[in-house]
Amino acid sequence: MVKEGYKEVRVGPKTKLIPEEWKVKKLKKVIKKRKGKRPNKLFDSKNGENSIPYLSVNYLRGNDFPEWCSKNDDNKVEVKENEILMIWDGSYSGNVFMGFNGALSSTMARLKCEDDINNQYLFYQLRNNFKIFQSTTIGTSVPHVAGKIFENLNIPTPPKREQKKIASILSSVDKSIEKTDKVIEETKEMKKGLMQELLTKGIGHSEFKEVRIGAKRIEIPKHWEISTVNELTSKVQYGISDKMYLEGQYPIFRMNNFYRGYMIDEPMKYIDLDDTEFEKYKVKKGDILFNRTNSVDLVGKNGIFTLEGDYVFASYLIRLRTNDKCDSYYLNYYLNSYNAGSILDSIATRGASQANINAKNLKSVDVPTPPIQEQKKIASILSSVDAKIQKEEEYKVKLEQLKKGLMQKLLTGEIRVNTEMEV
DNA sequence: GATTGGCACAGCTTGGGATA
DNA sequence: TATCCCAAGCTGTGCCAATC
Repeated sequence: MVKEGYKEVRVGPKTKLIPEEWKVKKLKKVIKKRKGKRPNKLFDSKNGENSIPYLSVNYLRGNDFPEWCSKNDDNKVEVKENEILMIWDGSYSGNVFMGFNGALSSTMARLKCEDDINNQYLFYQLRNNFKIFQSTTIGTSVPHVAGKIFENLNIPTPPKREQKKIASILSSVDKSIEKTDKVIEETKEMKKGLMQELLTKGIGHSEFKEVRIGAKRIEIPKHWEISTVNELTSKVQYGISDKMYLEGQYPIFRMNNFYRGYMIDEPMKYIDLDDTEFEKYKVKKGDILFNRTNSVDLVGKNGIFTLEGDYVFASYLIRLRTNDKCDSYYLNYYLNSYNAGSILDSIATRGASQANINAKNLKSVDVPTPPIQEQKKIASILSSVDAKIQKEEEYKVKLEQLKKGLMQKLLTGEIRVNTEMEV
């Protein structure tokens, strides 16, 4: 029994209910698709007004700075801010983006809308159907969006005024998400500056002395000391060198459990241990775990353990447990700071495409050391900034959930919008 | 025998380019 | 112009020789 005023239509592998007066159009009837092409020449930096960014997958995903190409490059396929682009090949195939000006890479496609469909409405429809494209990709080594399935996808199409209103509502949630993102980024920047200030100048000092930390000379408060990691720790220990499994007795921390200076329990692997071994490698609250082997960029990452429950750690991590001279949060913040980062970078031994920092070298790293009470104050200030970042990140997750729910309901007409109101 | 330290290697991702 | 194979680079993991 179909709900009154609604009809059943097939969208990808599923049947959906949409309002009777909505039309259904095949994607190929409402867009013109053009695959990207690698420009003839790419540049590392912008060359005045004559350059446009090269939109690689990594750049779109926010993992990389853009390369640039000339506006006059014959090979480029250009996309404008109000056009939709879709990752066509590779692991992220099916993902869509809007709001970029630039030249497309060969693994992407530009989607231009015909007049009777609102491009932002179509963007949200494609985003809502991302899983269809992802689950229908073809190709043996590299997945691709399946062209036929893409072209023949049915798009529920309300009157244009309603499309515009739906796009406007979803876009306003997107703007709130962007605003929250900006607050998070600004708070992270503020934390960087605060760390630099507090970890070298301390709180309320007027007299300073010059000291050597690594290759640099810096000023620290007159009564602070310089200690090595060895002098501030009671335990520096390698983890377990055994195979891990998807299921098992104890969760084991690996190099992908670091997040913003903390250990997180996602994703986990597991290991079975007898009681003696477990006690030996059990992570305690306040323990700092340090990534000793990886690429040059990732070696030296560290995080403090603050979770409840029983965890152990892998052989490519080193555990640091502070003694009574040192607050573990303070040491963790210091090891995550810019100054410590450059020291760790200088002591890392470079192998074939990998770098290592062994426990002996880690123990020799110098740490500016205030009295323990001041260490705790500094750590407390930085923790409060971390708490603000976490609060904003949680708010962002809520907004994303709200958007997901609205997309489901608005894009199928389950909730109708009032088109009499201004959009 | 236990611990440390380095790296080989598997698996994954990206982008270039050959081919249809 | 689209598809998809392949090489290169990167990341994560487990192994094993060296050292204690």
